[in-house]
Amino acid sequence: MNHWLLKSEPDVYSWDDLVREKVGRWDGVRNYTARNNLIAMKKGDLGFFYHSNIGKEIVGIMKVVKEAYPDPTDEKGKFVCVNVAPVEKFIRPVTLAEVRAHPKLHNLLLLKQNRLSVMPIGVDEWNILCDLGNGNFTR
DNA sequence: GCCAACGTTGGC
DNA sequence: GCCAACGTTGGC
Repeated sequence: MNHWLLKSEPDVYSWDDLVREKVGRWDGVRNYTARNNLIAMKKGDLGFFYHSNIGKEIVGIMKVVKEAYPDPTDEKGKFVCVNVAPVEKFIRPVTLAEVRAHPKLHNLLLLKQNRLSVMPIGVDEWNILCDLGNGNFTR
């Protein structure tokens, strides 16, 4: 199983919106690197939900419930989307500042590739971030 | 609102 | 195929 991080501006589509919908369509991606990551997702993979711009924090964990298919919002038919469902909300969100300050998270693509909206997360980093989100600070 | 990073487009 | 110009994203 692979792990991911997906960004959304919460005033456009937030964690609460996903919870309300129960299953959300992760569409609107218009970047080839991000698209390739969407295509690589398998059903059951887990991903962090990151609020960009407003909040700048990881707010919860979701899972892939439908693998990549053509994005209906892309009239040119080049891009894809997946369906995701909420798994759990973090007890406390993990902020970008916190990620940046953590000695073991310096290689996260979140820091290195600012603008990438769909990215893979290594399992070690995944576990660290989950611990932080669940209020467990042991390292 | 500004700016840095970086992806995309188009001219050559 | 290169590169300048431009547009977009996202943090501050």
